[in-house]
Amino acid sequence: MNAVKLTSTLTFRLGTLGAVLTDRFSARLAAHDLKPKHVGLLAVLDSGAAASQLDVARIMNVAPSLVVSLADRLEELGAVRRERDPADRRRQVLTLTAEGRDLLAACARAAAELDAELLEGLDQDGAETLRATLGTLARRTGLPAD
Amino acid sequence: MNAVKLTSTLTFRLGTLGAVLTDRFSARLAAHDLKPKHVGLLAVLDSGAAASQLDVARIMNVAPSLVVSLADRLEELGAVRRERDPADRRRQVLTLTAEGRDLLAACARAAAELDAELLEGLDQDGAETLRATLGTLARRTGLPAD
DNA sequence: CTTCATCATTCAAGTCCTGAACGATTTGGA
DNA sequence: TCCAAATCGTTCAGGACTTGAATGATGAAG
Repeated sequence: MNAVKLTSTLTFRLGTLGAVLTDRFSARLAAHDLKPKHVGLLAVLDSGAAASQLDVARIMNVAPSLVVSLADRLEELGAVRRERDPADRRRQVLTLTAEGRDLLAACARAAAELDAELLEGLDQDGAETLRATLGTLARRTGLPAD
Repeated sequence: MNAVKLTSTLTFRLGTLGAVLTDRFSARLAAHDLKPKHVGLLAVLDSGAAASQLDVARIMNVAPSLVVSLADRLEELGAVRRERDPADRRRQVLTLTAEGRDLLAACARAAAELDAELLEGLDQDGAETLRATLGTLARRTGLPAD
């Protein structure tokens, strides 16, 4: 019958693991009063893939209205600048400020520390393979991956 | 400076990928009127690791009160049986029924289908390595992994 | 047998997110 | 040129999900 064990499916494992890691990341971010999605938004801007808030919403897979509140908070922190696009005054163009770049770097460092903690004891080779494979999957899933 | 790119950290990648996959799984489960956590509970029972609701709560990393409502729903579906432990009448012992096992199997199959979709085009070897590595990480994280 | 801990349950509250409604702006025809 | 429809951002009410505190039942220790 080819019985499948739920816990060994990628769907389930990535889901549960992802939830735990997101929680940990969230805890680290508490110091900055940020949520993972705020940092995700910074990363989208840093990648240069986005311009308008709607672009960001599509890339992040969230409702446009959520981007509004995320951007509100980040603007308040001075991490992003919000300007009307002169060519189309309906669009709000978000750009990363120097502070925003620093903030993103700090958060990326925090994530890297969590990575190290997670991978402790794992062989270096396996870690690199994992990173690469996940990158491929992220791309195939339409997620920002580099 | 060793600048770290956020999107290439496992923390971020596993987090975002996990969220997407959980959404997809959730969509599949809608047919059964179940959420991923319901299925997670079934899996915990199937593993034989748990007995009381509190055990389940600890394993799943959720509040005991949440287990109550999850179990309510599953009992209503006839997927689990709920009995007071004769040796300690405070404890509610959850056990999988035959229907519960079938339901879990169906959900595991759905997850496996999503896996196939996700891995389409990926080399078989990489997929198996990925599965194994994630299993290791799950174990190191205190998550149910076989 | 009294006191304290443990387990399940209920319930109110908090967080996070979405979708509908609105105003401002742009676009594509009549 | 002018108007109808589409697009973008924003606000806001509501829904889904989860937790923590309060309660009652049961058990354990002295």
